[in-house]
Amino acid sequence: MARKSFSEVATELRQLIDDGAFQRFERLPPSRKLAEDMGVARNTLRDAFYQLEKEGLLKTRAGSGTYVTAVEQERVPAAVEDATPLELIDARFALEPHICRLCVLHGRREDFELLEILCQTMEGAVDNPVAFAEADTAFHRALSASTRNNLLIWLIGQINTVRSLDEWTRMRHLTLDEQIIRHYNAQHREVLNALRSREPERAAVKMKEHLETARHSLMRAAEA
Amino acid sequence: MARKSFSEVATELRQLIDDGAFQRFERLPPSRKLAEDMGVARNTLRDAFYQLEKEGLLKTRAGSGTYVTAVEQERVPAAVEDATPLELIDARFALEPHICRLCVLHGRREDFELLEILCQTMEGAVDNPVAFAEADTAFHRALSASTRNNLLIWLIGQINTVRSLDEWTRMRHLTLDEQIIRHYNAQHREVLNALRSREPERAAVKMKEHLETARHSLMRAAEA
DNA sequence: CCTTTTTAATCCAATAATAGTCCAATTTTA
DNA sequence: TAAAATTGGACTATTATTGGATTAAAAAGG
Repeated sequence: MARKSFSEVATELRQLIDDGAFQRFERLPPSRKLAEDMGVARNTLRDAFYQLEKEGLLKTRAGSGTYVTAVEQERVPAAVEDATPLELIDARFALEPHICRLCVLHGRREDFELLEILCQTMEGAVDNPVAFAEADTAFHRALSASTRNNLLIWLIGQINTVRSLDEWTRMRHLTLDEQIIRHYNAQHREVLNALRSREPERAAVKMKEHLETARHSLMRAAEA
Repeated sequence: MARKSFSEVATELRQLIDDGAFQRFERLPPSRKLAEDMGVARNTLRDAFYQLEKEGLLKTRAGSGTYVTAVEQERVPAAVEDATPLELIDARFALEPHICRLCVLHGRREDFELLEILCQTMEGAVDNPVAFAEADTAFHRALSASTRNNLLIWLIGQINTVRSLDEWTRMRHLTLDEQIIRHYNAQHREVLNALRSREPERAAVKMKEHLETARHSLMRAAEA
């Protein structure tokens, strides 16, 4: 095997297409020129073409040229890292109400004790937005942990790694005046009460109300 | 024993492969270069190769190179990989009803056309469990795509990579008789109808009913 | 000192990439 | 419409690289 293997060339081309150097439906340079540009024999380039054609990225037409037919799926991290605050809150809208239901089913005494402590911490931080936000995050994390569903816990954890979360919490801090914090605290308390009295649907509804409030204050912050 | 024994070299290589320095199906550097890099004679490296080949980690092809054939690589934490089918369906219970609501909000004409095609495909596959399961997966995937929420799309994608999914689909195939498929088809149709008439809550309810049915047939299969 | 293992230096066989040529399909030009 | 130019496709012989194998020397260990 000499200088550059056809699979290396294929990887290189995949990268170029992924980076947008060649757009969809665009015709690539003639194989002779492209082979020269890539410092590789035309045969090798053809093997790489054949590989990418199998993968459905390219389509070559004799006499005409080789065309890009598809663009690789975006990398996994990018989709998540670049999630907007609105996408993020929609995801929480999907997950957290049902997490409340599961908490009623699987939550243990120590879970409710932890949630109670966090609730009290938040109630004692009406004039300290930073401390409140910290306890708030812990509250929602403890909620997911109480389901004993490792998959859900992991999903919530992934959501919390989203880069835009920084932006989101920053925005939240802007909106976190004493009035809003008292409002949130009342909602957290309602959720916890519903969980304690083992009413899954009421807990879910209260969580939805809470998230709706959060969404509104977020959008108000976005406008400003 | 001289400087570095072949078994030490083998251990070193095993570690490199485990750490992902060499990916699966990747070709290792030429034995001459690799031997030099590891500060060892080519003979010794070859003995290490032979050892790892016996273990099934490597495959050498004369004239071509030495390739990684297997790798114990855990992309996600074990807790997630080992998620049980029940945890999995609970996660879907959390996500999919809300995805229905978002589909009503953000779904486009082409989304509903795709869902319609997939519905018809499933309806034409009442006597073909394999084809049905394939279209079923595509249906739920298309549903998540219609939300235009990249974070949710990614979360659903992650759920679909869970290893236990194999076990789950295998179980499903066991339960997929013609009667169940007809039942699922009716439920899919109800969901699609609710989505089309822009009724988010009804769509969510119908999806919950569908997942409840799936959970029941799954648990019945688990008992057997 | 003797055995074992690693090293070192070759040569060989297998495989892959290269270079060159001609052909067929398509597009462009006259 | 027909000719010319351009493009990818196919094939061959050549060259370079890679692993395989053998041998003898050096090093390590008992």
